[in-house]
Amino acid sequence: MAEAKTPKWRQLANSLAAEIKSGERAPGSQLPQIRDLVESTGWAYDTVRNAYRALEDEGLIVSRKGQGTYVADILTKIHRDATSRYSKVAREAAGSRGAFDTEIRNLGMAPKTVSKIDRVQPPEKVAKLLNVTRRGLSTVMRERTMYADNTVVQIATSYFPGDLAFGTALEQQDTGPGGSISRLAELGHAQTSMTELLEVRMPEKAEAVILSIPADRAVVEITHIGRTAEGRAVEVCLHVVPANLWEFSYSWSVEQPN
Amino acid sequence: MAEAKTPKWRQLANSLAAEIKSGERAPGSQLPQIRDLVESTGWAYDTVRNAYRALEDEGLIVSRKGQGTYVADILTKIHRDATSRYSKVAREAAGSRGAFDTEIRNLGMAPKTVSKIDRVQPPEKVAKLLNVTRRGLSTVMRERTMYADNTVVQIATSYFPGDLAFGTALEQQDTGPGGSISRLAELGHAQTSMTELLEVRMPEKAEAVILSIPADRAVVEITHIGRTAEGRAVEVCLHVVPANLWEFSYSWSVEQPN
DNA sequence: GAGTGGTCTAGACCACAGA
DNA sequence: CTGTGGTCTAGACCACTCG
Repeated sequence: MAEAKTPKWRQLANSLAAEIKSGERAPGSQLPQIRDLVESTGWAYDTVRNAYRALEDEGLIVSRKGQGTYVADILTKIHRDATSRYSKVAREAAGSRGAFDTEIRNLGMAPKTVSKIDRVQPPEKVAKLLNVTRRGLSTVMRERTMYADNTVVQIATSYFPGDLAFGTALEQQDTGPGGSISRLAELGHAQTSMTELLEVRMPEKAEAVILSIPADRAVVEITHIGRTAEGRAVEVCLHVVPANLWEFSYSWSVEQPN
Repeated sequence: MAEAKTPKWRQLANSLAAEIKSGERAPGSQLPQIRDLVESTGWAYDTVRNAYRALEDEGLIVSRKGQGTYVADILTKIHRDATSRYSKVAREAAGSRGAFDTEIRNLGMAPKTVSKIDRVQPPEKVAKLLNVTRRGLSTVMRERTMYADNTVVQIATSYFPGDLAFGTALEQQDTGPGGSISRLAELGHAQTSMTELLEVRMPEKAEAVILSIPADRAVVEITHIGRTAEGRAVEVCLHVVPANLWEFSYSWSVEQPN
C-alpha cells in the first residue's frame, strides 16, 4: 500500500480542514496560535507547523508573520464562464463594467480593478502569437490587478499590436462600454474566434508577491487569444489567478456525428 | 516587502528545479540522496528534505521510500484540446482508438487504458446533471485508468443514464470505432453540445493512491457534460488528472459585436 | 520589547525496499 | 540486515507586527 500510516501533522491538517469546510471556522477568523497548539497537544512546534503549511498551500488559511494565522477570506470558487463572458449581451449588461465585475458580484463581493497601460515589448510567446517584431515597443499592454473586496484574485495582462492600437481608445484608462473588444470592433478588427489555453504552474516570485500567496501555492495561467474573421490574432491576454480561487467553464457545439 | 530573504531550502529547490528544467538532470535519473547532500553541504536533514518536498509537490521529482529520489518521468505537458477531441474526424483518425491515445502518442509515449464497467448509483452531482433517480443502480459507469508509458496520467469516469445505456454497446469493454459517442448517436442520442467545468483541488486519498502522487499534489477535475440537440444530458464524465501533467485548450466562436 | 510565524539544527526513531 | 526516505522532537534563533 502507498500510505499505511497517516502522519500526525496530516491528521491535524485534515481535522482543521474539515472544520473550515463545514463552516465551523468562519472565513477571516483566527486559528489557534501554533505555540498554543504545541502546548495543548504536547507536540513539537514543527509538527503543528507542518499542518499549517499544508493548509496554507491549499489556500484554506493564510499566515501573517507577526500577527497570527487566519482562515482564508474566500473559500468559495469564483466562476468564470469563458463562453458567455465574451458575448455581446454579457459585456453590455447594465451597471456592469465587464465580465470580471459580474463574476465577483455574483459572490456578493466588491470588484475593483487597478490598471496600468503602457507601450511595451511583450513576452516572447505573446510576440509570436501576435506576429509582432522582436524589438521595440511593439504593443499596447493593459495590465490589470483585480480585487474581490480586498483580496487580489487575478492579474490580467492584455497585449494589442501597436499598428492597430497606438493612439486609439485602447490606450485610455477607461475603454468605455463593451470594453476593449468593442473598441477593437469599431476599429475594424472585430474578434470572431477565441482560443484559451489553461495551465497550472507555480507562481513567479513577482506574481506571488502581487497575489499575496506563498511561493508554493499553484496558479492557473490562461492564455487568451482573440482572432478576427481573417484569422489574425488582435489580442492576447494572460490571466494569472490563484488556482484554489477559481473554476472555469466552457461550452461549445459539435457537428452531428455519423 | 513580502519575502525579504529566501530560505536555504528554497534556494536549493530553485537550483535543482533549474537543473531539471534545463535538461541537465534527465527524466528518471536519480537525484543526490538526502543524507549525501546533508554531508556535502553541512546542512540539517530537514533543510534538504524541505527542498525535496517542495519539488515533489510541484511534480518535478518523485521520492520512493527505501529507494531514492528521482526526476519525474514526464516533464512536458500533455495537451488536451477539448474542442477537437470530440470532433468526428479526430475520433475516427486511423489507428487511433480515441482522443486520449492521440494525446499521448503526440508526446512519443505509449498510451494504455484499463477499463472497469459497472451499473452504479453515480455521485450526487452527476445524478443531478443526468436527472436520474437518487436510488438504485441508475447509470452505466465506465471508469478508465489511463497511462502514458507506465505512469498513470488520468482517471476518467463516464456515466450514462440507464434507460438509454443498459443492454447496449456502452456496457461492452470495447465500444468500437468512434467510441461511446458514436454508439450513443446510433441509439438516437447524438451529442451536439458540450460543457466542461474545470477545477483545481487537492486529491482524495484514493485518487492520490491510484495516480501515485503525494497527498499535497493538486489535481484538475474536469466535469464534462454532453447534451443532445433537445438539451438532455446523456453523458457526464469526470476526469481527474495531476495538475502538473496537463494543459487544456478550448476554441469557440463569438457572434459579431456591434 | 513582547508576541507571532518561519527557519534551522542535531539527532532519534519509523517505514519501506532490496540484497 | 542495511540503506533509503519520512516523521518527530526540543530548542535556538531570525523576521516581522504592533503597542
